[in-house]
Amino acid sequence: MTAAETAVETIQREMTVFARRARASAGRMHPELSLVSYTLLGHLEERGGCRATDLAAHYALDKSTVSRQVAALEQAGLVERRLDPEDHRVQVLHLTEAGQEILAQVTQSRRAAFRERLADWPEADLVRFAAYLGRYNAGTPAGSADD
Amino acid sequence: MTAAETAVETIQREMTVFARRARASAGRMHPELSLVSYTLLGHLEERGGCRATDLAAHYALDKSTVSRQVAALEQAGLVERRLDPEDHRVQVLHLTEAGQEILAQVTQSRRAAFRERLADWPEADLVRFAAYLGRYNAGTPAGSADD
DNA sequence: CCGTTCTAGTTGTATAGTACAACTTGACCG
DNA sequence: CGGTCAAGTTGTACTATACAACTAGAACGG
Repeated sequence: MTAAETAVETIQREMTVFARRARASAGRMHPELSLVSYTLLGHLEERGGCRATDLAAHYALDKSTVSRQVAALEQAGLVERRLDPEDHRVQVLHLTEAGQEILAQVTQSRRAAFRERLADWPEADLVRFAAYLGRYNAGTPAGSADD
Repeated sequence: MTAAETAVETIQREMTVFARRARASAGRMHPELSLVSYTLLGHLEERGGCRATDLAAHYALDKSTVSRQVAALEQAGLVERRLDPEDHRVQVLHLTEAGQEILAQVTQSRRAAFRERLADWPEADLVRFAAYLGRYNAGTPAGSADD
């Protein structure tokens, strides 16, 4: 086996390990906001309002899944829905103030955790690792073999 | 923000993206074997037989979860349990022939998917990326901030 | 040697996240 | 208009998971 093949297998194995653990630990870290909710809130923050359908398409989730997630987030007071005056089928989703706060807080705690874990990495390695991850995910058309 | 801090944030974001997608796509790739089952089977293959408790500890899963997973795998004829003659509380788990076959087949298809996705990466990058992932996961004492 | 305590595993119950299918409401097009 | 398309919701089902209560077997200490 070539070095490249060995490397591919390692990547596969390590990504699998990582994937298996991710959600559970995210939940443990901040029980108030699941990984999905966090992601959706983050998206809303970035875009400053978007439709449920966009979220579904962007994250390769079923619209019913998004619908329920959004319902829960609204229930929790983290997002609000505004009826699009142009098209009454559409609800434009916005973060509430509480949503922004929680998002910031969770982002903060996640960032701290990552920082701690990566604390003893040389900067050059961090930069390269970040680039690799970006390249890896970019090669993934939201729904293929991304485990 | 320093370059290192930026890199840490990118790593965090990309890992999150990856984590969110992983399970679903694994399921799509080979519906016959979930990510968890695959991992457990792989472990069994590596060790050539181990106890359910070891699996639970190693993967930070509840013993009840492992118990049900194993039950399903046994039902499917992929593993078999042998009562430890030394200690009748213990069931030593072994892959069956069918289990080995399916495991090999899924490993094959997963490997192919990864290979394809990483096809245009230079070998040096693959090797470094693999090393980074290994280091990252190794820094994770099975239950901390590994998302 | 027997009772207490520990360990392995199972089972009951609950929850989250997810998908698919059926439906409702509103828009758009000819 | 009327048919078709798009956005969301709701019903239903399944998987992975955890926690708690339980059973069965082992081990240790008086």
